[in-house]
Amino acid sequence: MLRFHQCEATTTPVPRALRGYGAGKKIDMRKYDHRSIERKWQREWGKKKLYKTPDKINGKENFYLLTEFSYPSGNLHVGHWYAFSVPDILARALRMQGKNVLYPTGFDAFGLPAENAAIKNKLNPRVWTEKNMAYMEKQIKSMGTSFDWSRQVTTCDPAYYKWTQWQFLQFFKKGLAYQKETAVNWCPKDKTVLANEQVIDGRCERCESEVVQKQMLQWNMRITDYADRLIDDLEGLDWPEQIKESQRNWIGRSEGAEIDFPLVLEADKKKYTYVILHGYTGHPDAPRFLLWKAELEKQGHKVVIPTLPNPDMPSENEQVAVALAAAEYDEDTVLFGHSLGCVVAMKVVEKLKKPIARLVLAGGFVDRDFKDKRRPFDKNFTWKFDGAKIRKNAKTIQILHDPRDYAVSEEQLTRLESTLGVKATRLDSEEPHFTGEKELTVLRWLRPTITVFTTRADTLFGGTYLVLAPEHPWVTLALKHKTVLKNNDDVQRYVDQAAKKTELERQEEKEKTGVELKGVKAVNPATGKGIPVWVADFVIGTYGTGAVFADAHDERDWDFAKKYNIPLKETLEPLAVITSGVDAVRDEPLIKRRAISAIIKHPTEEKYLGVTYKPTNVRGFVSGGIEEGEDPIEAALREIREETGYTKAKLIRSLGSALHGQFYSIKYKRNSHSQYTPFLFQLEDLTREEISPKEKAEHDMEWMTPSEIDAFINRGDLRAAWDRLNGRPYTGKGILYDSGEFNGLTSDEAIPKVGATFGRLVKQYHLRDWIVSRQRYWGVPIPIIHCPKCGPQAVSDKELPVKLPEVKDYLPDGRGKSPLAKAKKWVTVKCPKCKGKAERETDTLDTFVDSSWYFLRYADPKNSRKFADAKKMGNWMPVNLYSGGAEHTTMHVLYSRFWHKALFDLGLVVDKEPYTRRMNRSLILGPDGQKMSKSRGNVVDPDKVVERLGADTVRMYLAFIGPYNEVSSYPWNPDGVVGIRRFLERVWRVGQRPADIMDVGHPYIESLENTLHKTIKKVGEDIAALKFNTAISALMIFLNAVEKEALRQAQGKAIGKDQWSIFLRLLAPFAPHISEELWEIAGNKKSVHVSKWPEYDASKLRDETVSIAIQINGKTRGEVSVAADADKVTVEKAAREAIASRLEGKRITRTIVVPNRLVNFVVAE
RNA sequence: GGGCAGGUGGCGAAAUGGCAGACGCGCUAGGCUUAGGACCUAGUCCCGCAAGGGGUGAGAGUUCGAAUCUCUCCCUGCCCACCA
Repeated sequence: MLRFHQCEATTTPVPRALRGYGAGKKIDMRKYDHRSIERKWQREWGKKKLYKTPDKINGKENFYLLTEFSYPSGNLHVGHWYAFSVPDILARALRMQGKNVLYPTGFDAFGLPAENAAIKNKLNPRVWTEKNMAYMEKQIKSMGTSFDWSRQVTTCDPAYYKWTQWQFLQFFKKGLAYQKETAVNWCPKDKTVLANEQVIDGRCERCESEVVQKQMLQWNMRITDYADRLIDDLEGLDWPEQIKESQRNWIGRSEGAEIDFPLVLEADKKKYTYVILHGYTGHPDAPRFLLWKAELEKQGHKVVIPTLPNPDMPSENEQVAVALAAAEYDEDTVLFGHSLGCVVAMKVVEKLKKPIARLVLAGGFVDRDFKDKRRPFDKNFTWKFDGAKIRKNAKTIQILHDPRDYAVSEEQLTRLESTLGVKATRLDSEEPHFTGEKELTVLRWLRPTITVFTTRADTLFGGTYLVLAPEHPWVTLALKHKTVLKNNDDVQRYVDQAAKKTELERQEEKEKTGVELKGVKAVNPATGKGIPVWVADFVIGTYGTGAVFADAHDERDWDFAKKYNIPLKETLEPLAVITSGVDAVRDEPLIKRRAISAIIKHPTEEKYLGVTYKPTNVRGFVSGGIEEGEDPIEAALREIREETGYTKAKLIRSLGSALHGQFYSIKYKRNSHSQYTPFLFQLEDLTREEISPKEKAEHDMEWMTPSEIDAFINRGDLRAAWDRLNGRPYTGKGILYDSGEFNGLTSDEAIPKVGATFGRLVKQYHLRDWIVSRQRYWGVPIPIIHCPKCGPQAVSDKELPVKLPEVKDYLPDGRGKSPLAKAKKWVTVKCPKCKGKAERETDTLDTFVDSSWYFLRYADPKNSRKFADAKKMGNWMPVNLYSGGAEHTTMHVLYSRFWHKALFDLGLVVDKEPYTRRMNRSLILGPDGQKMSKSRGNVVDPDKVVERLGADTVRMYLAFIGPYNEVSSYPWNPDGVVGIRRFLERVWRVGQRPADIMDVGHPYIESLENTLHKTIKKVGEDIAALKFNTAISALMIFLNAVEKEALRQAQGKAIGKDQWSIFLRLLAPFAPHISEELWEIAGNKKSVHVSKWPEYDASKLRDETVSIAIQINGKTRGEVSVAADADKVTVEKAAREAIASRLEGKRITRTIVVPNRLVNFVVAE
């Protein structure tokens, strides 16, 4: 409180609230003693279990109102009040309106802060968490919310996380959860994994050493498989468009094309013999082999695919013999193995006398303890490979691995890698194990081919160079070879440099850098021309394919090319389609017209002539049509003369290819497609002749500096001419030229066509798979057992939950594993499959997993046989309204939607989407308008305010502060909250005089009816629309009217008994305690909260007279009172009389009468 | 650089094509009162004594009429960011 004084004193005087209701002063409790009232009713409601929500009530509709549950940080802040007490208004109102409302809460109780506190204070995080939960539960209850606490859900409760684990295992069994090498933040000093929030400016928050990225095997959820559905299913949801848009952007689907650019190596132009070895049950005629064969032969290579003997029990030794006999095997041979063919291929290479050019292995493995147990193996085969010999006999070795491969596990791959001493290239193929019939991924690696991703395939013909990310696998491969690149050392240096840079440095660098790969050319598949290949770190390895083609219609590519003198080729003529304004394109055929556009330079100054075409407000340069028989230059000179009068214009140069504009021509009254030829002229002198009056009326012109021109031009086609003059690229859409058969198409037409012709149309997502592994103690243990033989195995259902083990301390183990690894006894288990020695997974799950399904548990919180009974979920799901913080729009909401869809696919839930309606809540700022934070000293402690002013006041103030369904941020105003307190005190005062409350029949009680029924209507509608602020203002207006009447009648008897009863019921959702007390004082036995919501009487809404605004030419010039719903003639007459003096001598050309609102006289001057 | 949201009194805001600033805070004056920071009454967008005129970030447009719809620009906040 003291801190308030300090920060407020500088700007405003001491707030009145601090004087009136602030620290140190007593509130007159005789008036309205919120403390005893609130204590009394909270106890009473608890005793009567008023808010226990049955699964179903006959004749009542269920409504599920969900708010995000809280993290037990230890203390409630104003944000919690805002999140829970304001939606409580809706919950209470809906109940009174006859709905069975589920309004639950719980705790998202796992997470990092508990673990940090545990390390600091050397106590079990559970102890810390449970203490916090107990305290916060008490605090939440002090809000007077109608939460059904019997349904409370706590994520760190084993009875809850048993089902988190169970669901995870269902996804694991379906292949939705998988392990993958992923980079994590690693502190080399503390030897621990850091959360993003523990990394501050690239350094560890504890020891400040520089954080590095470390590859670790982590559990991932395949959320990207759901990307399309997560976008497409947004369609049917009743969510604000803005939230949907955020989710779409987060997923970031871009539709584009993958295009292959074959590489031509100067060092390597010869033709090869490819020997392809198929796998078990494979055959040379399998579609993929035929496809690969055809493609390779097309490129001039020889292809041999021997039929390997493939009986039920394949004899690897026989297969090796057949393979060896099938070809020459010399330095021109590329040997390719697929699946079991890899094993054969390795044996073949082992036995060779001469080295071959390349060995490529796809889906390979090295021992018979192979994941696919159905596979029989020849007992006589030696599962030993001489890695050194193989390396010697193959100049290059490539291992291609598909991370989704269900047959070849990561463990198998690791062994293969170590046997051959070669790191695998991980390719996301279209089907696991490279078995897809359309699988071209592999072929790309058989021949060096760079695949690029582009959303602008329309510029492919202008693709004059290729840029690869420094981490692009082909670059790595080429560097390893040393002989491929002529400037190998330069490239190596650049790549090393880029790898050292942190993300931050790469971001900060403005100037783009790169190195050309000498000795390599790529072939542009559209033009067939060889183009240079560069490596540059502005291309990101993890997005798209890590490679792009560059052209003249991209700013970045343009800048890069200018810097390094790489040739560019423009292939788009700019096109501007006018879609708004008077000259917007209309829905009728476009008439083509040839025209010119002339930029005119001043004879002596560095100025250009800006021209405004007044009828459409188009600002640009002199422009006009080319007439029959005219050539463009003649036309330009004529237009200059006609529009500007200048006669001494000299052509400096033409400004390149045509520009296009599509718009509606006001002059010719038709849709026009103008094709402008742009020119630059300079005046020799300012000699001018007379301009026709018509031209003069239509055009304004002015000499302007280049920067003024920049700001002046307001149309794309004319701006393109200006940009060309200034040597800037055109990056918009256009019309193709020099693009073969696609010439004349617009960009939008060409993008899919060019993409499909030279590549494949694909979708790319910005969204990455969801990494759920955490190297932390305080989380859900991942219920997996790692067996060295069988790989990762699910813990059996009856072993669930896998409870968190007790450990001595909660510090990381120093090897990158979570503290769970310290519980040695707990870690060591038997493999559920082979019963051999195995180890438990020691990572825990991301807490976003816990919160991905908690709302399902509320429907059936105590179930020990299922995560929730289907029928009980059916009572409530999908959630009718989910209110939460805007910061969860993307992460939590998206993750839980994904989780729900995954459950749906398993038949475990019946809805495709969990939340029918989602709304984001605003932020409550400190009194200084800044985010509340301890360091700023502007934290408002709700407990203190509640103690002083009462829960009802705080709830109602928060509801009053602004609309709830719009995202904004509101400062907590210590003065403002007093207004609500005063309102409740006035309510209290009126309610203290039950004897004065009169019965209907008295004239001024009657006169109040109209206001009352308007209030019923407005409060009901505003609550439904979540506009609690205006609902409260309606209640205030009503109370003001009551008091005004009381004063006027000078008796204090201003409200009827029934009216008071209605008012209390309207107030009840907002201020549940005081209305309950007054309700009791008024003689009611049952709780106001189970009473029926009042209905308004439409006949009482009518006003007898209405005040009508009188306008002249749309400006308010008076008002007149007329009978409600009076006819137009009467109203007009009354209005005319009322402002007769002002209308005198004026001619009324038109009169608009809007019933019950206004009369507008349109007057001629 | 991109996406989204927004810009109305001294402050939170209301009005979503029809009387701009409802309601609340603050402020001013008066009353009540021993006194008051409680309470009550009146006032409170700007210029002007008034009559009147102007006013919703700036400019333009559509309309009888625009805070509200359209366009251009400026500014603020949030999220993402060398995303091809």
